[in-house]
Amino acid sequence: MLKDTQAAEVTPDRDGEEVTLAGWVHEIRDLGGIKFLLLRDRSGIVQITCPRQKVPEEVFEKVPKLKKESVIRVRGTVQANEQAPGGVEVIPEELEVLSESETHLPLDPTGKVDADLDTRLDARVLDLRREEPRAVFRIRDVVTTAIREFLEDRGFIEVHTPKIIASATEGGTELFPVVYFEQDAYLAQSPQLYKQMLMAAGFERVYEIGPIFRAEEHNTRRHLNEAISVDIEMSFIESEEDVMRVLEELLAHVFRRVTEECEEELKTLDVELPELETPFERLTYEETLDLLSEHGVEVEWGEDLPTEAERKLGEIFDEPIFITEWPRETRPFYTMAKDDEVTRAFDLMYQGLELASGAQREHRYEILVNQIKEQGLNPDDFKHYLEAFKYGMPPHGGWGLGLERTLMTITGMENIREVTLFPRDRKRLHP
RNA sequence: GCCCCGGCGGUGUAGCCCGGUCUAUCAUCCGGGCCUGUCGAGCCCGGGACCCGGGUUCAAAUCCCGGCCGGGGCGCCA
Repeated sequence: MLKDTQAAEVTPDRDGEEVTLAGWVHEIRDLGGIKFLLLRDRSGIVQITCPRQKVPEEVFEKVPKLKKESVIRVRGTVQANEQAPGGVEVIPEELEVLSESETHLPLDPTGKVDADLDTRLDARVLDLRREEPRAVFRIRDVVTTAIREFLEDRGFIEVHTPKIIASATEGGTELFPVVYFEQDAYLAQSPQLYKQMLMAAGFERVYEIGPIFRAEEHNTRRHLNEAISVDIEMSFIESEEDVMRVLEELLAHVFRRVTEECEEELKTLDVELPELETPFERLTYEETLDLLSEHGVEVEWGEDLPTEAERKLGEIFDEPIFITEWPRETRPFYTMAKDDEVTRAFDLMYQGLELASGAQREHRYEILVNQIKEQGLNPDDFKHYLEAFKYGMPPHGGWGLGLERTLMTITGMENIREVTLFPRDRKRLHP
């Protein structure tokens, strides 16, 4: 390796040790006879101090000529010093430029001058060198790790379903067409039908953390055309309650893990995570409409909740809530009906955002075929899916949780693009 | 797709309402100089911009029209 020590590993107790560091030139402060160079790597920032008397002349001359954000490598000696930030600095013996940066950076990675989100996304690589975006993506990593940890513990196995699918769809959202040899194909809007097929395959508990693609021309701060969905599907449930419990416990676990492991990152973002208390409050769709009405928001029975209603719920409840018993007309064909009017479907709402939705699914072949017809779809288009229901399909259910939206609630980011490395929206396809 | 607001150096901005005095403000930045303890270093000198097209006018960063782009809201979104 080109280095043996990370910036954050340079601590006062290593006084006198020789270290080799490598990273980016964060800042240079040239005071004439003494020059300070801040070296940044993934772990943090360390000060390289160059007093004229103590460093080789060649190194001393090189420092003021360094460009900000160039990649350098420094060999030197650790020196505990109360005058230095963190009480420690490195006196260099050798300094090598591995890659020189151009001047006039598209934005300021030290964060002294703000940049608009659009400017930041255009120069995302430079933007990701900043502290806040790094905190966001370290949290994102802890979140997905915590999700895997939680689900694996409960016997779920991770699966990967196809992202290129044939023309037959669940209806609803628009799909992106792709060129697939001589056939019509689309990018998958959800792993729904495949994870159900895996229930028929006898896997009983599966999860997938993968991309979903939606060709809607939406233009909001909480929608992306490519997003990551955390999906589970689970067999032998008695009712949707069984999968709702997995969801609430999972979310509480994720919040706990982030609180434990991301103290620094949360501080950087200036957020404090609540401890989520389970079980979450449950309201039926009908109760929700009544409650909204009391708060001056009228929604007609059978309608999905408009944005205003979602936000109002976010104001009324501090904690996540489940909305259950959605009307049949608001839900897709594979949802199990509870009676003539409502289904066994639920949504998870938090901070005015729909984080997840799920349901017990219809596992009975005849009823399922009828529901496909009722929604104006053609059962022939679902031949391979329906096959799965003919040879023994357990009662089952599951949900899909939007990873980015979950991250918005954790990091406090108000634009979903902030929690996505390279977001894809109506206008943005680069970088 | 609709509504509101906006687009000025590399970045973030002041100026626009009420056209001229704008050879356009401030910070950061970039280049040069001074400085041996900076930590948003300081000081001195220099550099760099009015989104595009059309119109009104003696005169447009400023007013009008169109386009493109962006922000927010809404719609759309199993």
